Amino acid sequence: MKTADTIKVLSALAQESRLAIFRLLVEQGPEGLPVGMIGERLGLPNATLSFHLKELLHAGLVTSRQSGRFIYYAPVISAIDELVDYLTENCCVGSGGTCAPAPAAKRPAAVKRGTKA
Amino acid sequence: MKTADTIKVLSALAQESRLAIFRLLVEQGPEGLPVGMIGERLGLPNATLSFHLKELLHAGLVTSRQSGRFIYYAPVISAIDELVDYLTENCCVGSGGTCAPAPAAKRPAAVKRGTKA
DNA sequence: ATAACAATTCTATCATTCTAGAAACGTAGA
DNA sequence: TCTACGTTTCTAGAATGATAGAATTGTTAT
Repeated sequence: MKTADTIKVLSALAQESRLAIFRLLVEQGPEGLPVGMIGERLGLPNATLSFHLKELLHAGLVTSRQSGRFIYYAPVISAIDELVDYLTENCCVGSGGTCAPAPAAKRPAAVKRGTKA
Repeated sequence: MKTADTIKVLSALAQESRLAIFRLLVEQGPEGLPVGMIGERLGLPNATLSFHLKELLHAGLVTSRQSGRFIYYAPVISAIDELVDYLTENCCVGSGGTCAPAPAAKRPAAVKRGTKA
């Protein structure tokens, strides 16, 4: 994952409402939730909600699909996976740093455990 | 790690200059670097640099210590560690999500591998 | 087509963040 | 103490982000 993309993802998550939206969607599982339900659960007016969903969409953290009259938003778990990879690779080791999942050699970079498969 | 703190850390890292500063510090190791050197390496005027360092400091991502005329800033790796933990616990699993380091039961929450020791 | 509902864009307003010059502060050597 | 050097605070302007009402677009059923 490139640094520029990482910043997009970090920015998207660095906001109370958006982090709450994302966590709610993760909790709901891959099905996701329609916009109205998200707004109801979090108490957000639809204009505000739409604004934040667009941000999450642009950052690649969620996907949307139409189903009847509803538009379902679902989380993209692999985006978090990649963010964690970036942080582990760029912000932990480097010159003797000690972090997360035992750096084997320099980490095979994106073997992708789970997700996406 | 509480959600509010997580947002602080995410916000701090979600900015090009600050992410660059942090990565540079990680690369330099626990000794850190004096402000002037950081500014020189990244081409940032000192007022701007100070502003960003303060942000990183408030988010708990760096520490500072005076050494003679210089003030050294060093990375707090454990902050990343905790961020990764938060993301893994709150933004991955939940209802069948698939992510990072194989969730045993619900993850012993902060056993802290490496770092801080 | 019309009505009812879901969601997004338009628009304006308010708040925060970024940038950087200039001034002030702190530290150390002469 | 004076001077030099490193860093921070002050300040203000520009840019970006957040909020939400109102209007609009899209979807389905009648």
